[in-house]
Order: sequence, then structure tokens, then C-alpha cells
Amino acid sequence: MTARQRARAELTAEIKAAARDQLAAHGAAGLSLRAVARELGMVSSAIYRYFPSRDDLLTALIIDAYDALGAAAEASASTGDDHLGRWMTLGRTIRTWAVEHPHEYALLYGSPVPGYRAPQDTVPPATRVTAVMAAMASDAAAAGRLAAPAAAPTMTPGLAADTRRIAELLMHGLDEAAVARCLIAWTGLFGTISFELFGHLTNVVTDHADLFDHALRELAAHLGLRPAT
Amino acid sequence: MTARQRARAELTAEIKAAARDQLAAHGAAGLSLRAVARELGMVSSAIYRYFPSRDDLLTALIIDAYDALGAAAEASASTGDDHLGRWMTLGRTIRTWAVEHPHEYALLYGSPVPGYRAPQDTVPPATRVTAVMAAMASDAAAAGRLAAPAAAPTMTPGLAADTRRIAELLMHGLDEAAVARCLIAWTGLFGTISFELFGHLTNVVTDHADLFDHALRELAAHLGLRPAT
DNA sequence: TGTACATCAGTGAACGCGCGTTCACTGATGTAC
DNA sequence: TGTACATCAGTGAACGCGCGTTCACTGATGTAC
Repeated sequence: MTARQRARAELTAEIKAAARDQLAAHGAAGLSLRAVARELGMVSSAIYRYFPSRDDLLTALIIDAYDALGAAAEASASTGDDHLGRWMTLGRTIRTWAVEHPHEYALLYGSPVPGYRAPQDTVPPATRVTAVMAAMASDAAAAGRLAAPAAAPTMTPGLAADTRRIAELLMHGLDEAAVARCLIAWTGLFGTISFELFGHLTNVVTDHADLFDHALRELAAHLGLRPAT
Repeated sequence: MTARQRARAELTAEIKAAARDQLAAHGAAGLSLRAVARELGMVSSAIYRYFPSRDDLLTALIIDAYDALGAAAEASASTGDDHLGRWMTLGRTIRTWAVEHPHEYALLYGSPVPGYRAPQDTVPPATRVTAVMAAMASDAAAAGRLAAPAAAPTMTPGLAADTRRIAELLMHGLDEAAVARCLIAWTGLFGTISFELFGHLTNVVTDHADLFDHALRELAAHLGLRPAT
């Protein structure tokens, strides 16, 4: 690796770091190449040696954020038989990352950036955190622990087909109803975090971590996860 | 009402309508007074006769959107004993409004607009849709129909206090656990809509209305709502 | 009913600012012989 | 090891555009007598 390559890698990282600061200050729509360049003491046109356009920089930030969240989830994940514990850990890890990186969380799970269309490159990184959930669910199903609740609503044929496809893709061993329960638990998990970070729980609940933990537990019960024996 | 007052009311409405178009095209951060004025064939400074600043226009849009959603929820609400039906109707009404007004939904429930701080005037309109849910829950509790699921997780004292306060404010007759279940159902409902509108279910589920209905039903079961006798 | 005055809507120019992107260029770093 | 050439990072000026907000103004609408 030549000095030039090293310098290039370092500056690319610095540009992204400065862009993340921008994101926090002015949101995704206000991300400005000139401001990034200014923060680094460069001339604005120099950024174009590293990113061909503003949107490409934004894409890089999105990919990095998904990768950071995915890496955090993977790092905290275990493979044991304590599926409830794995669910709780995953949920808490996601929330902690979100609370620590609210603007990146908003970039991923908030309103889409108007005029920006995410390229396909963002899909694999986006899948990482979901895969951790899916692995837990598959293991739980294999251990016979994703018990159906008393009265599961019937499914439309379309939804049944969708859930079957999802099961084949990344949740092996789950039946349609169990996949649907996973989807609901998943949207419930992110819904709670979004409500917290986007200000809809202000003046409603004081200790957000407590509510989140409570919600996680109830969502786990809904999933059919019971404490390990 | 003088002709001047009528003209003023009409133009105020036209400005807000044009601003809503702007919102759809460029997002909240890209809302531009000059573009609004251009669309109406006015000079940009004329807008200042109607709104003292860009942020005030944004506030008006937020209030209008909360009011529109609240009015839709109230209009579809009933008062009968079919609490499950009321929950389903409320959920579907919210989702329908969101799907028909995705940019206004994003304004309310998506990422906060950077640099914009919502004034207190937005709180009462924001409460309207929640009040519909709360009324249903209160009625269901009074009818003894918000049954606790088998094993409710224990609550921290802080969360218990929060839920007690919420019960006093707008969910009379609910115990702490029931309020918590309402919160979870509520975040689950909005979480599902946000996941759909913000693109996290693309290539995952094809018929979003089906999934939403299914989720609504399972959330109702989690709430303890059973079909009416 | 008519007149004098006050109110207010909308104009047009200006201030001072920011943006993304292009382009010809200088000078340093790397490569091939 | 030294030289000639190619690659590439960063510069600085420019293009063409947009923005929010202020201000002195014209002319129409409303009000009081």
C-alpha cells in the first residue's frame, strides 16, 4: 500500500466523519459538500476526487450506518439456547446504537431523503441486523420454542405467500404465522425506538429505556418466546 | 366578513396548499417560501403578509396535518361495544390517511426537521388521534374487556408511575399494565405504517394492507381485545 | 351618500448568503526502464 | 540509483442557480364622520 493509497483511505474516512457531523447539525437534506470541505480545510472541488457527487457521499453514509448497526448487532449476538435473552440483547443493542447515533438512525429509519433514491448497494448492509434476528428466530423454531399464541388470526393467501418466501430466504423452519409474528415484533421494536427518537414519547414517558425493555418483553411473549428452562 | 378578510382566508389556504405540494416534491427541509410564492404567481415578499417566517408556515402545515388525521380518526370512530371493531377501524383509518398523504405523515411521524423546534401549539392537534384510541381503551376497560394476557412482565416503579399518570390523563379506568399494552400497540401500529411508507417492507411483503390488517389483529389480541359477543 | 383618512395587500429591488458542479492548472507522488 | 514520464490530489476561479428576509413604495379596500 503506497503512501498515496493510505492518504486516500484516511481522507475518505475524514470526509465521511465530517459529513456525519453535518448530518447531525443540518439533517440529510442539508448535507453540504462545501461545508464538509470547509470543515476539512479543503477547497470544495477537492471532494470530487473522493466522491463523484453529493448523493454518492450520502449513499456511503447510509451504507456505513447500516454496517455499524449490523456490526453492533452481530457483536452482541450469541448462539445459545436462550432465545429470549438473545432477543432482549438484540433489541437493547439496536436501541443503544440508535440513541447514540440518532441522526444516522433517522437516516436509515426516518423519512426518506426527498429526491434521493438509494441504490441497490445499500441492501446487503441493511440486511445484517435483520439477519441476526432471523438467526435467533430460526434457532428458536428449531428448538420448538416459537409457540403460537392462543388464537392466531387467519392470513390472506397473499400474506401467506409472502411469509413463506421470507421463511425460505432467511428464517428457515418457521411457518407462516411465526414469520408474521416476527415481522410484527420487528416493526414494534423499531416503532418504539422511532417514537422515542422522533419525540412522540416526550411528556408521555420519562424513562424510555424502561418502556423499551417492557415492550421488548411483551413483544417476545407475542413471538412465543418463553424464558429458557 | 369583509371581502378583504375572505381574500385573506382564501390566500392563506392557497399558500398552505402550495406549501404542501412543495413538501411532497422536496421534503420539509426543502420547503421554500420563494417556490410557494412562485407557484401562486406572487412575489416572494408577499408571503410575509400571511406568515411571519418559513418556520411559521411549517408549523401551520404540521398543525393542519395533525388536525386532518385527527378529524379522519374522529369521523370514523364510533362509541359502541365493539371495541375490537373500533380498534380495527381506527388503525385502518390512520393507515389510509398516511398512505394518501405520505409526505404529511412523514412530517408528523418521520425524522424531525433539523433546526426546527415545534411550538406548543402543535400539541393539542397531535393529541386528537390519540384521544380516539384512548376513548376506545377506556370504554373497553369499563366493559371489562381489556383482559391481561397470561404473563405480563413486571414493571419498574418509574414506568408504573408514568402509566398511572397516562391513565389519569386520558385513559380512565386502565391499570398500569393495560396502559403499557396500549402504548405498545400504538407504537406497533405506527411502526408498521412507518416501515411501509419509509420503504423497509419493499421486496419483503407485497400486500401491505394485508400485513397491516394482520398486525392490527395481533396487536388487538395483545391488548386483550376479543371479538364482541 | 360622500369625503378624508387609515389600513393593509402586494410590488420590486436589494442584501448577504449558500449551494453543486466544472475546468484548466500546479505540483507532488508513483512507476518503468 | 537515476531519469523520464504518467498518475493523481488539491487549487482557485467561475457558472448559474437558489434561498430567507427587509424595506420603501403604490394602490386598493375599508371605516368614521
